Order: sequence, then C-alpha cells, then structure tokens
Amino acid sequence: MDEAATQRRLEQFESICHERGLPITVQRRVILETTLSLDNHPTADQIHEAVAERIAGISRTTVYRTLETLVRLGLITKACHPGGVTRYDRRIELHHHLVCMRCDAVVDISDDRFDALPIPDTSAYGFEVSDHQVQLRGLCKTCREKEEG
Amino acid sequence: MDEAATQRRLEQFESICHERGLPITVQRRVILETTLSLDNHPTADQIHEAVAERIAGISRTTVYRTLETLVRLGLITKACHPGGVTRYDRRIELHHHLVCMRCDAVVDISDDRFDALPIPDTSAYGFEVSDHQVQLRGLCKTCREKEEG
DNA sequence: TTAAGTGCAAAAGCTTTGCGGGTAG
DNA sequence: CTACCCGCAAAGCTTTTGCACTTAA
Repeated sequence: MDEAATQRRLEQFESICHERGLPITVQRRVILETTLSLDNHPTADQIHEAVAERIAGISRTTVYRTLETLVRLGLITKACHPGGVTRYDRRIELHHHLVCMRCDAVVDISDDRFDALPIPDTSAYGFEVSDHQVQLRGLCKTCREKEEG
Repeated sequence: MDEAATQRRLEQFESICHERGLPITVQRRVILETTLSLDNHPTADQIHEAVAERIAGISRTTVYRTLETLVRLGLITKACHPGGVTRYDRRIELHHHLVCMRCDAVVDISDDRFDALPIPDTSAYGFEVSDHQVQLRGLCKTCREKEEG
C-alpha cells in the first residue's frame, strides 16, 4: 500500500481508538503498519513473523488478539478463501479476488462492472449485507504446471 | 439436495471411479451421500459426525482424506469463507453466497445477473479461471442481534 | 494379485484461554 | 488510579502423516 494510504489508515486507527477509549500501544501500531505492508493476504503467523523483525520477542498471542481487534474496528478484514487458515486483507474498500482452489492463493483485482453489481434484497434470509465481492475461482500458474507435469 | 440430483451425482461418482480405476468403497459412497444431504457448508468434522450415524466407528482420517479426494474428482467443492476451518459445498454448479463475517455462516443464493457476469481476462496473472462466485458479505440475523443487545 | 483404501496413533499446525504483571490515559 | 493490554504457558481444535492391515477389482 502506498505511503499516503498507510498514513490515512493509521490516522483512522488513532481516531477510532480515541473515540472508544482504547489505548494505542506500540504493538498495535506496528501490527497494523505491518499488515498494511503485506499484499499476500497473510495468515496471523506470517504477520507475526514480519512484526517480529521490528519488535523482537513479540508474542503470537498478541498478534492473534490484535488482528481480531483491528477487524472489529474495521481497519482490516478477513479474506474469504477455500483453505483452513484465517487470512487477513489490508484492503477495506470494494475490490475482488482471484482465488486458486488448489493452493489457496488470493490475488486482488479491480473491475468496474463487478463494483457496480446490483445487490438483491436479502432480508428474507435475515442478512444485512454491507459489502460484496466477486471471486474468480480457478488455478494459479504454479498449480497448473504441477497438474500438467 | 433432491433425490434425483443426489442419484445423478452418485452415478457420476461411479463412472469417474471406473474411468480412473479407483475402488468404490462403502465409506466413500456414504461420505459422498452424507455430504450431499447437508446444506450448511459443513466442516469435515461435522460430516464425520453425520457419517458416523451410518458407519459406526468410521475414522476421522478417512473422512478428511475422502473429502479431499471428492474435491479433486470434482464431485464437491470447498466453500470460500472468512473463517479458519475448511468447509465443503455440495453444490458444484454456478451459484452465490451470503456470508456472515462474524460467525462465518454461508447461505446459498441464486441470481441470474450474478450468473451472467462477464469474466475479464486474467491471463496476466497466470490464472486459469474455471468458475466465479459472488459473495454478499455482512451479518446474519443472530450476530446482528448480539451486536445490538 | 495388486494397487489403493482404511484405521490407529502420533505429530504437526492453528488458535484460544487464564492469569500475573505491566502500561496508556 | 483504573481499565485495558501484553506475554507466557497450557489447552483445545483441526488436519496431516507413517505404518500395518484390509479390500475392491
């Protein structure tokens, strides 16, 4: 993410914390900054590893807990994918995904027509929809080559 | 899933196994049948529990392994969702999802406009897209009530 | 007969919880 | 001062692996 966008997100983080009376700790700030710097829809463990380069000895627990907090505050989201690990997405605005159904890779894409999709009425299901996302599912290059080889 | 559709899928299962020289075992057949009977996008463990009512003492390992096999054969798929557990989807044809970002519930929906989406060229990413799916992300009724309460 | 599947036990990987001590506001 | 956060250790899930035995074809 570019520097300006990162800066804006950090400011958003500070004002939300002030609003809610949540302490701003070094750990939280660095975990957010680090997550914003990674574009692979990383797992909590991958984020922990990256954060540890700046805060030696930071605990996994703190990273797991903080990521959940950041999601709750709306500063990051969870990525939808077929695998069995939670993965985080630094993008909170409307966007879409290429998803590899073999290795679970997730790649961001943009598409105006996807953005403009009309959202049907879902009140019959009791759902309140806040967001939509198109997933193009298939195989990434690496997995396709393994398949053929 | 209705009986006719289930029957068709089981026949498909048999012919694919014959084609590839894979043995048709009782376990595999019952695991497939059971998965086709569940509409909650169940986890492997939930499927194991349901299968165990018909095959007492069936091992978790077998269920985990067989589900992966069935996915590879194209008889079921994995559901994309934000949580940290693998979940299976009995539907293999084009369809879409409501996803609760709090509790991870996944509900099937149909929408012709979603079906008809034009798929952009993704060759630049090396992906081969075989399928697409729209996810309407939000909160389910239960989670919304908890939120407010 | 033979390639493949099954079950068990154990290991590995991911995530949460309880609690004592520390820190931002 | 007080509420909330952090780190540790331990527990709890979920999933995979190696191996000996069994079974479909």
